[in-house]
Amino acid sequence: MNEGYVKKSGEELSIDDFAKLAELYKNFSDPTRLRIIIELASGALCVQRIARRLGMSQSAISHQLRVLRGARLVKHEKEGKKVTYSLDDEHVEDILKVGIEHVRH
Amino acid sequence: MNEGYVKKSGEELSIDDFAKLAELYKNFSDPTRLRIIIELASGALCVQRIARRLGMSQSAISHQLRVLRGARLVKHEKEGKKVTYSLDDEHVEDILKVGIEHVRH
DNA sequence: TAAACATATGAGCATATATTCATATATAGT
DNA sequence: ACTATATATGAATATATGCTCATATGTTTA
Repeated sequence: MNEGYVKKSGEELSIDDFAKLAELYKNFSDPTRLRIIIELASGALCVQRIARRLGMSQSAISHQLRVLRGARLVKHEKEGKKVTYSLDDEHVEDILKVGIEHVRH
Repeated sequence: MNEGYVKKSGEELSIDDFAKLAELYKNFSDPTRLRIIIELASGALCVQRIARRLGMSQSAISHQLRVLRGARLVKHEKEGKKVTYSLDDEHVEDILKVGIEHVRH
């Protein structure tokens, strides 16, 4: 049995760390946000384009992008009347990779 | 920019896959469940022991273990009146590792 | 058998979440 | 200036979630 990789790799996690960690995973715990992230993994997209690809309302997507923005998982850039979103965290894809492998068995 | 690791590594994810993936991450989106998992990463524990370590009620822990059981992330074994829980998924620690690194910067 | 201990679970409640709808703001084109 | 387009956001609502409390079930010990 593992002797605890958490302690091995540094200090213990504080209660606050657990809250932050949970907060991080919460971003991936909704299908819509996941789909947005996966779309952005292939390249930057503007809001309506994401909405169209996902077959969802502009508002719903905008609300979720706000969440992802708050978590600093995506960044945005204004280009005229459009706002282009892209991934803004090197770890995002690493985190997803393991999960996707898991789902695929 | 990445050309899409999702497509690279196999077929596309279906809507159902996204639901499953979200469901997987949901398990890690709560501090209590995260703490339980981290505790179990160091070895098997019975319910009350987890409860005492986390300073939470037996009921609260039992409810969360039920969730983790449903997700097949933990397994349980009855030993007399105690029930011992342990991790039951090779991917669990891999998923957590990336997240923990992220939280630690 | 009775009492103590360990766990599981249903009901209830407070809070969080995801979406829709309406609307505000800003930019571009006519 | 007017209209169309793109995005953001507050309010409302329906649903999900996490915990407590009470209690049921099962096991060990006196």
